[in-house]
Amino acid sequence: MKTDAIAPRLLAWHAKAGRHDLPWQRDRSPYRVWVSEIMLQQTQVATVIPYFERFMARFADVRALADAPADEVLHLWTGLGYYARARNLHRAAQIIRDEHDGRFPRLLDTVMDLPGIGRSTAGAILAISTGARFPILDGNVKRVLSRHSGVDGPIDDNATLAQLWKLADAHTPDENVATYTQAIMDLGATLCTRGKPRCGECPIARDCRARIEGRQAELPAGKRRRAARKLRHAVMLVARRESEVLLVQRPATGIWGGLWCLPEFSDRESAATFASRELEKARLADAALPDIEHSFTHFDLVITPLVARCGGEARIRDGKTLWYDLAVPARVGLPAPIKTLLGSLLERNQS
DNA sequence: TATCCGTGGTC
DNA sequence: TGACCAAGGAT
Repeated sequence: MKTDAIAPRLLAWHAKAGRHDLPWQRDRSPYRVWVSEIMLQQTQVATVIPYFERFMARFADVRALADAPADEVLHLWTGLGYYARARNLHRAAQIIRDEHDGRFPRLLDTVMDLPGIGRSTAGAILAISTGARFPILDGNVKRVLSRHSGVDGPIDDNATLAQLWKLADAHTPDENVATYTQAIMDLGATLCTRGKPRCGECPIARDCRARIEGRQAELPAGKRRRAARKLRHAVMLVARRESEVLLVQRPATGIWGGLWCLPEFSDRESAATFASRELEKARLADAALPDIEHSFTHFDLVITPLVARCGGEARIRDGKTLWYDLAVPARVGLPAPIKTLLGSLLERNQS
């Protein structure tokens, strides 16, 4: 091993300053590591922890997940975002059950064939759970390596990524791969952060090109971003009996895919047309609800509940419908703002 | 290949 | 307070 290798220093640093108590580090079975890696995609550790605990309490192994209804998987994902991850996780569990005899595969290409798992996630799962020598290249590793080697191409550029994968592979040691993988991610998450990196505590600062040249703030080079759009949708809160509201399942693709949402219309006028055709138009005098504003990266959503009472069934064309009982809520996937709205309705009902 | 997909935290 | 970001992958 070269004398300037970073792995020994990362391993020593990790032993005293790394994170060792995360829930998915207790039992590093491929299944648990897999679920954690999916949840952690584009999502911070502190956000993931309670979701991971609830998920494991309900789905202890691959078979329990594979046998569960998709609605229940999405229910446990409610509020975590990027819901395609949950749908892919569920499908992959069924593939493992049906085609791999319920055992998580050990070959990189086989793992990468599972939906929702790319090269980096596949490498992380196998490296952390089995110790096999596979490099990873997540956001933390990209930042650490681009700074350490002074890689200054745009971070989303193919040539830059190829360069970083080569570095990631070269730095991965032959032994202690699981700990090394955890160590380089911890370094990126806790010391080599995007803003104000703590180079004084960094074990590889002495040969870090970015630090030597004072370019920590420039690396890694940012990605191009597009302008945000502003969209508005009108939704309708349809209620019947004491505490039931109408939900419609969204298409499997697109935003909030497969989740249950309030009936949505392109504008307030078409929502009113729907109300007059299908429903009694009696607006609830005491049901004035605040508009819910929800911001995404690419657009702002303003939910303006137009409240209507319904005596019997209400049908939404081309959609599955569900009467959601606030008192005994169904275990289905809900978008975060809808979950918040239904929660406030439940409180109002109880008071 | 550029765009899409969520949410909560941070400054 | 609005812009930006965080353990990527699919299309």
